[in-house]
Amino acid sequence: MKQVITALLENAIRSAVADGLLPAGALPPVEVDWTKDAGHGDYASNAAMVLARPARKNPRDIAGILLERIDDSGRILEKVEIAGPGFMNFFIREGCWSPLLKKVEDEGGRYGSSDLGKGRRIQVEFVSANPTGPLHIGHARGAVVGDVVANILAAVGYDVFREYYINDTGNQMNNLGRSVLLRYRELLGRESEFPEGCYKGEYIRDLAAELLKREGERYLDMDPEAAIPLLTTYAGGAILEGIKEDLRRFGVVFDLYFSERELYREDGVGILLRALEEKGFIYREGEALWFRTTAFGDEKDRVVIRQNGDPTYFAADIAYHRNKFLRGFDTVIDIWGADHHGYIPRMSAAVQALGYAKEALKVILVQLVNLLRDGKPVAMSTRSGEFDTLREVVDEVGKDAARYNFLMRRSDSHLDFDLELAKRQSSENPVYYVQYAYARICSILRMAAERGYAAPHYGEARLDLLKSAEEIDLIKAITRFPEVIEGAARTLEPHRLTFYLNDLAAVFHSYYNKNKVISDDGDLTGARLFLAKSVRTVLENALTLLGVSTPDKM
RNA sequence: GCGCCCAUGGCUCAGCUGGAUAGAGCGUCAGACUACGAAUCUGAAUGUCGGAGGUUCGAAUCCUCCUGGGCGCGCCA
Repeated sequence: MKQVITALLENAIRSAVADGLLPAGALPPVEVDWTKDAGHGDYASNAAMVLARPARKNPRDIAGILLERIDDSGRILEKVEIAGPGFMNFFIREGCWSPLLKKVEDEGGRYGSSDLGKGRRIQVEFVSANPTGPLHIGHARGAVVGDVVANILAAVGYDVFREYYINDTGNQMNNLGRSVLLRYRELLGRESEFPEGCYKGEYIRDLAAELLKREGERYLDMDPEAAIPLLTTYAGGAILEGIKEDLRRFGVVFDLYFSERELYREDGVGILLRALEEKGFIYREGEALWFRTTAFGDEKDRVVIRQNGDPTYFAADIAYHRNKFLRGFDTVIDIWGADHHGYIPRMSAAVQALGYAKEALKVILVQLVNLLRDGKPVAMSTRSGEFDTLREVVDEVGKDAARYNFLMRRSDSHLDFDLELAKRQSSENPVYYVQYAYARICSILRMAAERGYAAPHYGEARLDLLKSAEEIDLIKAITRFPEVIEGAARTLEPHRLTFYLNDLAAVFHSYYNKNKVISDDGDLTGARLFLAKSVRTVLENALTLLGVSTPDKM
């Protein structure tokens, strides 16, 4: 509908330009949006106001010119009003809404999707936590945001690839191996000091005990320098398997887990550095190699090879991003914890230095999560080993409530996650509000079937009977769905879907409380069943995008 | 010290990249089940959009400064 209005308006503008009433050449883009206030019609446009400056005319005069030139041959407009400083308010004829429901039936599970992405290849990299310990609640939010952004992009026609970067080399991994060794020795009666940086979680003890059971005491008297790499590989592998399993149970599945070790095996870092050097972005200062990121707006240059000859994490990460683009992705999206925001300029510089557009890399920052229980903070100290893991949270509150709660805020705003609230089956918990609407519709359709009514197909339903204000509102909400998905895709803001869902469910619940779907009037019942079924389709499609289940009973 | 993000009813947050009288939920108060599911609905109250300037037809939104919070500023990852 929005597109129809936009087309009418653009034709009117062309006509006015042709008649010399508006200047030719590039005009500012006009907007058509749905209104917040029914008194302003169904859609409103700011066209006259944005054209006022280039045309050097009064906005209300321009609105009048455009109004005369709107060719409503399809007879969809009840009226168009000029209001306020120069808004054009479009009132849609009552009977023009229900035909829009045909699309819902025709497209079914695909309703809301589009081909905006035109099959362009896009990669979403998310979670990417070091396999040094189980995922915690903070990773969970990033996991859901990444997963749902990927779903949304796929829905608008991108060819989406989900990837997890396993940062499985470096000091942190070394510390993991050392930690396991220390616990292992402890189990065999060798007390030892725990140096700074070592992991003290209970899971380390479990890994050590498992190792002892499987391989005996062979590491006890081995040279630690020889033993640690072996234990690192063992522990990292075991932890990664646990991470994969936790994510799977959370509904998050990756196309690829990409190992940093892989990069080094293929000399990815070496090749990268030579490539950058050829372009003149590498210089030596002291014993270290530096990358001139300031050439692209970073505040200082960055080291890529340290004095001791080891590449930095940054060097490997650039090589990884180069690898992504070489694999043919047009756009690469990284999802990071907000504490990494300072890293954006240098990564952006790296991408540009490699010859890719600045826009080819997009970073979504995800703020931290405050885990609460009944309003009181839950301690999450990694050092003491006391923290709520993703697994524990999902076991306690369930996948649906956890996922939905993570999407109720913009990604870059702090989120309080209250375990007791997430479990509560009440109006305080929006997941159930939406799922309840879905279950309720299923129940109505079951009840209708018992009484001998089947929901009709589009051609059979007397949709002209749907003309109450609530019914029109419901249809409008349904037709907004594709626009909401598009907006979420364009801005990479998955929370728009949860807000939309709450809205749609509210309109339906309100309608339900005022009107009986099933009555003695067969035609009216049929029309309302069709409407209810359309709502259900949208709820199902939207919840599926969020990775939240659609129970037909609750 | 420099940089980035945030500041919106009592609380938690939206606000569609500049639009009309700033919206939801929770909480509070008052109501609705002999009717398709009350995990629902209806109604009421609550705001100098942190402050001060500026940009223009028009600002919660953009610019500058100030106040107050979060984060970052390694040859760590």
